[in-house]
Amino acid sequence: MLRTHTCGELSADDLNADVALCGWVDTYRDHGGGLFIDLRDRFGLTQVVFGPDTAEGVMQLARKLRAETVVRIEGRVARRPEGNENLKLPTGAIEIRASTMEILNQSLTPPFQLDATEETGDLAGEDLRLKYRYLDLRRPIMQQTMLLRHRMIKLMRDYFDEHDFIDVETPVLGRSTPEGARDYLVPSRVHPGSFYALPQSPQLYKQILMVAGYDRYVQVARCFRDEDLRADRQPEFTQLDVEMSFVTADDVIGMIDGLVAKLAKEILDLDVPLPLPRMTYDEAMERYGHDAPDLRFEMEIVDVTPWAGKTDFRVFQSVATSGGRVRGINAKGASDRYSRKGIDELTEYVIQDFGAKGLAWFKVEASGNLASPIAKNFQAEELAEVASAFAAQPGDLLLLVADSFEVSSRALSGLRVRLGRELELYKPGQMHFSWVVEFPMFAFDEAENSWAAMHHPFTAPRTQDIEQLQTDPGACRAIAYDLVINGSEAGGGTIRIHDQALQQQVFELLGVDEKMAADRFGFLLEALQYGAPPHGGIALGIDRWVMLFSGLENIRDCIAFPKTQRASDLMTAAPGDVDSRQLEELGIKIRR
RNA sequence: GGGGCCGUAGCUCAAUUGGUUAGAGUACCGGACUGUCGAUCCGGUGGUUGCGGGUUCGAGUCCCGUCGGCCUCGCCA
Repeated sequence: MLRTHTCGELSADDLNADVALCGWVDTYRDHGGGLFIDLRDRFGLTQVVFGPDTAEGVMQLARKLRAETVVRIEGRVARRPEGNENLKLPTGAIEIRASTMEILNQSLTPPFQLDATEETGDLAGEDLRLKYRYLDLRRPIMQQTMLLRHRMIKLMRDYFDEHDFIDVETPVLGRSTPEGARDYLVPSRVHPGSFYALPQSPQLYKQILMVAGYDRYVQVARCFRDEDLRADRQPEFTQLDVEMSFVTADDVIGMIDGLVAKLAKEILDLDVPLPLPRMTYDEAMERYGHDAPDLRFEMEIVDVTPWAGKTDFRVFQSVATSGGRVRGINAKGASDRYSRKGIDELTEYVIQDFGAKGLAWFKVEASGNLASPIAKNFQAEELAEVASAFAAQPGDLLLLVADSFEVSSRALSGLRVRLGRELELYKPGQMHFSWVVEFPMFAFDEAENSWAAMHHPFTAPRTQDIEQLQTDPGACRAIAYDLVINGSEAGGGTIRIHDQALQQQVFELLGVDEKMAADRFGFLLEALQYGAPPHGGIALGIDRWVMLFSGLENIRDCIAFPKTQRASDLMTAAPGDVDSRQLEELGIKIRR
């Protein structure tokens, strides 16, 4: 080793030790006669002093130091003079009196300053940081996040190891499947015109492993989906993939409950009571308008459709009597927080983003009266009735959407999340874990005029719903469960179909005919006939877990080398052109 | 595919209603300084206002297009 210690470990216990440190020059402070540098490595900062005792040659070299120069320093650990300790640094009681110094490597002047932070408002733009990701990753906050990620994955692996899971790797080059997200395709050279697909998840392989008798499988698996990106969505992401044999949904959920509690304790020092709360999908949609509700705060949706149907207010009445819903939320005490202009913004929001036709609102005055431009359309007793439905108190702001169940759900859920944030209805660092269960098996795809699997086509229906597969697919509920953290889907899984006939039946319903099923999933259907055990599992979004556990607001900050919103890597400039010879070998012609 | 925000010095930002020579902090370069820790002080370099076009006597500012980044709806089993 070129060093005896890291830059984070020396303290007053090491006084007078002769040490060698290596690292990057974080900052330098040249006082003429004396010169200080903060030497940085992954482990911390240590102050190095060059003074009157320093040899002239070393002093001259030290004056050349600039940010990010890589040096090796030998010296003696000394206590800092009384009153000059730096309480902000773990190493702040001591400093290194440098005797020799070697410049291991120079650095160009960095294109942005690494000591900038989000807090001081001078942090370089994200595009620049992504282009020079190796510099960005030197910043302490980034290193802390990568370390946290490492610790979380280590805890996950240890946890599943302790519970008899075995880690099995599955292929990245696989077969394109018809359902689900767009695939990333990889052309085959040996089979011109044929393509591999990168896995959207190792779903089929892990089921096959259950058939193979591996009983409990776990993998930290890279997954790929060629869909548009979001703040919490990357085209390439990492799942903690799990599958278990001879289990019920409760067994899988219980296993993950234990993992949640362990990580919350170890990472956040939080005691999470188990079992985690559960609610059904239908309940989540009714009460929160979303299948992954943020339960850090209340603000439940109130349905006043029957009331609306009785009123003479045309907008409400027509929706209520034609199968739609009139629902709303009560933003408690928020009446003063939203001016007419503020409410206009909320209105614009639900119209633009969720296709609502408008937003009705009432401000609850001190007298208890409801003030609103539409108030004149209602009888006094009607207003009193709706106020009571929302348990309205003076100062509250009621926001109502009249629309289909779907639109009102989306709009009110969006409003709820936005208000929760704007009104600070939860504290930074507050965490809420819960399950949403019993998802519908199928969603009707209007565009395709057919049923589509809500989760994936291998999901088992609840036993009591099997008969309805034929009669009323929309009413079938799946043995499915999503883990929700702070309003984010942090994982999802199902009990799988282990019966070939039932699987065949589901494929038929999804419009996957026998020939296509045999072609794409033949191996699975065949495997199910060779003694497949009942099995089920779950996949957790590791990037999102890291994001949520570290309180970060975007997933790119949790990934060492992420892609931009247009799925580019600004550092490597991927995706890029390829040699025409490569294309020829693959039998590919580019159409421009 | 749709909606929105943004792009000015290496970096972070400012620039009145469209008005004269586009500024500040920081970084960088030079100098001073023995206890700093966002060191301080003095001086200096640094600009095709993303790119292309248009309107105008005049465009960083207005319009159109385009490229890039971010947020979002759709999409994401």
